[in-house]
Amino acid sequence: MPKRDNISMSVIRRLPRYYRFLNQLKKEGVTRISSTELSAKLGLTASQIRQDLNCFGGFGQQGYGYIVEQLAAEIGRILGVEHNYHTVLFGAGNLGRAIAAHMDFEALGFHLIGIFDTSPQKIGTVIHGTEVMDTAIFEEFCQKDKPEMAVLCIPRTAVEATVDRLYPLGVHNYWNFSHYDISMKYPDAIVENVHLNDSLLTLCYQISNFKKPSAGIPAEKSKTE
Amino acid sequence: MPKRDNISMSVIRRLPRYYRFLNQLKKEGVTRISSTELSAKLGLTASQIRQDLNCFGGFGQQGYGYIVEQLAAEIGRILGVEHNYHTVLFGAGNLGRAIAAHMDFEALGFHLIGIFDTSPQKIGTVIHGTEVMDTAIFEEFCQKDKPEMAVLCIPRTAVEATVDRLYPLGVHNYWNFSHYDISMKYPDAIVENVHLNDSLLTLCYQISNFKKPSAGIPAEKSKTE
DNA sequence: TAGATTGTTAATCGATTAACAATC
DNA sequence: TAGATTGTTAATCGATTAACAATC
Repeated sequence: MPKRDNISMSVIRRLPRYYRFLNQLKKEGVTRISSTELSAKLGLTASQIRQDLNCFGGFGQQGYGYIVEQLAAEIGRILGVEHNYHTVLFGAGNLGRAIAAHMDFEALGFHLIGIFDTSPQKIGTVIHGTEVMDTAIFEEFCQKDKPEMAVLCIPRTAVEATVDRLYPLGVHNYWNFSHYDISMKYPDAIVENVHLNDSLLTLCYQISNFKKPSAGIPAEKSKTE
Repeated sequence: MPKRDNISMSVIRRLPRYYRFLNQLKKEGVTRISSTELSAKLGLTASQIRQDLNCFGGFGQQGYGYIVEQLAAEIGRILGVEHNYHTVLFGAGNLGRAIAAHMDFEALGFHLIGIFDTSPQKIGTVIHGTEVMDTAIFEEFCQKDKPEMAVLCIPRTAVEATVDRLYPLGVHNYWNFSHYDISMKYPDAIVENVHLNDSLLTLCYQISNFKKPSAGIPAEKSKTE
């Protein structure tokens, strides 16, 4: 059934929103929804929603609509939320600590198994139940537990050296909060960037030019419709 | 000269990247650059860069290219980095504290003048030089210093009530870290969303489906090229 | 069956790329 | 002047929307 092959990023970036909304509806006890009802709630066209969903299969029923619980489960499976990819976080500064404490990694397909930093003051502390370890022992750590993804909350200048070390150890997936462009040197790495500065500057532009934004980026994004 | 009128979000979201890169080049002492050189460094086409810049005016010189310092200054002006919009931050939790401490608001067109929270333990503390005040005194605070933008690091459930309060006080611009959709109720508000959950789920999809991302969101966002 | 709503194809719209004349 | 590179128009490509036949 899954026809997923050349799904465009535009479609992929809408999936988390669908997933979130459907889970919300499920929680509210809604069992059934049509693409038209969904479109009103999301501010998209019904056509686009049906088009998007049909990239992955026919989840609806003609004349009836979609079963909320079933559709949520399907999208969850498409996103891969059940994988619990073993994850490490580099950089226990303000941002790293906030991300470690704030994100519900478990619900989003990941499992945070370790935090790494170079600062002696931070090593040994515990953030939201996860220990901060010395970056120096990372190779050793990898032997007992193979991480697959790394959250990078380190300064721009430290990213290249860090990725040079992690990539050969099998960590090929990155959630990157710096502005260093990992894909340039490692084109096969899967990288999702969160560029907070760019997001803020985009807002500045919009304010300065009295312009309404339109749907955008994840970490990043806006709405007009 | 400025022809800016119906600039698409695709173009706007690339401006911060141009700005960052040009400032980097300036720091490295590069005085002159062609669209072709820029395109190689950014992983875009030269055509797109010229097309983008010409939305705002002709900043280059035929046969020569662009003067780095001048172009950086022009883009800075377009983005509005000199405005220093008075900004308040709501929510001094993990994320709010990290954002307050981590972001260089001054360099990005904003000036953080106050942090607000409801928790007595947080009120009175100082984060990165800015005082945490009781949300209850916000109206009073507005009288002495009119904030124009609010960073929202509060829970989803608290956003509607907060915006209902801020909007009538003249705060119409939001940098929103929650998943509450402000634009639905306030279509005239300028909102830039940072959806960390969506960003992480997008990464999960990409890992699960062995797919490379492509340019995205700022907060948004990812890169392939 | 009649009504509703999907899945899917076709039409439109917008964004990116290519080409080239203008000009430094 | 010759060479280079922009600004800009035209061509291509992709994403969104509209329409409708299939079908529950």
